Amino acid sequence: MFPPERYQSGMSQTETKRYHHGDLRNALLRAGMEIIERDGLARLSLRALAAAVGVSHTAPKNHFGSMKGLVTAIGAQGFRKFAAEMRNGLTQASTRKERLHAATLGYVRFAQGHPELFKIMFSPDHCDREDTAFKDAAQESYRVLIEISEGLAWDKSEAPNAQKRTEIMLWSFVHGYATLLNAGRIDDRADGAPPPGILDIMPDFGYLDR
Amino acid sequence: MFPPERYQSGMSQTETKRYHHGDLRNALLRAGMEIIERDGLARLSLRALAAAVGVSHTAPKNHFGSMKGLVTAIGAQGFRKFAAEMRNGLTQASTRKERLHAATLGYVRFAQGHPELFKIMFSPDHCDREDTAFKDAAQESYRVLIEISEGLAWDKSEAPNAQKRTEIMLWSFVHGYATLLNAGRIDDRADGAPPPGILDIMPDFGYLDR
DNA sequence: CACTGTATATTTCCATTGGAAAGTTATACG
DNA sequence: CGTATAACTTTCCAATGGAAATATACAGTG
Repeated sequence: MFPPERYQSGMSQTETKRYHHGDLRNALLRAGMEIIERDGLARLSLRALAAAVGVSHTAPKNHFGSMKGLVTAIGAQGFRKFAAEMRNGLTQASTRKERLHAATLGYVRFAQGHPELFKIMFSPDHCDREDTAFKDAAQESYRVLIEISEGLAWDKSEAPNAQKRTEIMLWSFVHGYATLLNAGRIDDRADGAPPPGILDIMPDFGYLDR
Repeated sequence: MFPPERYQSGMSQTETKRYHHGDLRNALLRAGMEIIERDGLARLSLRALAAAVGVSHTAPKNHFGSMKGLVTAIGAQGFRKFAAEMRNGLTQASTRKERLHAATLGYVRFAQGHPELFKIMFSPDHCDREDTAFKDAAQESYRVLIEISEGLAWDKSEAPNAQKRTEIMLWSFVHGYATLLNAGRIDDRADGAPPPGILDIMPDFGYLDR
């Protein structure tokens, strides 16, 4: 952070400290996200966070209730970034296959670029899945998956939930790859060769022409 | 636990407490596993664990070094059970397809039956992946995956790592499914219908006749 | 403007936790 | 028998999340 410890937005450095922060909720979210992305969730404490923003360690409770509430809010932000990352590049893709590949690469790219955040987002231990904002943000991401798999012809059966099966099949595959990669379970095969990229092992989903 | 709190194996109840436990390492492993499976990792504390076994809260340090060392040892045990679960039923399978399905079902069954343990086993935050015993146990599980995917003809290319691609493809798929299922991400689709089983969405891997 | 309720933030206090350090007891081995 | 070492205990500490009571700012309302 640029101005040292107890600086607060809108407060000149000579000016005496304000009682009200003014934008504490957002400041906590930003600082919390920063700590998580840089040092990992294990290093995030309410006290360190509060200190970074210049408030007492119980101040976050007003806005987030508890540690879990804070992390849930950060996780929700994560899901919004996640959806954006997947949608990014989707516009330039013209064919269904290109769109599938773009979204898939976005999924993995986000997971690798934000490993701690990614982990938190999918961990019910850390995020409250009943939280409305969180649910909405997660749904926003899931919608991308739905849109992508709508064009796929992988499951040709007539059963009513064929579409759903396709979604879960695709999701399982991509999510598993990203998770194993982040857990260091893929790249440490003995031969030292680089691990296959996700497109190298993508199952053939087939594409509807319509 | 049957005999109350401070009982130690081989100690009659009237007898005064022994200084040396005798089999502390295994007792801690068993009690730790029990707590994790029943109450989750979050509820496991060195103090509670030590109390359950009847020793001081610093006693575990002699055998495991730290909390992470203890959890790593439990994770290793998990991987051994995991391999056994996958191999179980494998013997009765005659065809390659049956073997694939049996192992896959074993993977998911273990994950669902031991959600906390499964989570820990694949979390570098909780298990030390450099630990020798842990690595060996994990490898034991991975070997099952290798054996299974050796019979698959999914990746027909001649490239030298085609076999490896098949393994990772299969692993990603199964692991993703199990992970998402345990995270409650699959079964809570709106329509209330039961989620597809893993065999319902298994990609077609094809089988070598040899 | 004064008054008051409510949101925001602080201070103080507490139980719990993992671990470090030093001391105690048993065991193994010469 | 005696001594090194392994196995445990006791004591101490800093860090953490949170509860409770208090202080400060602010937004309406009369």
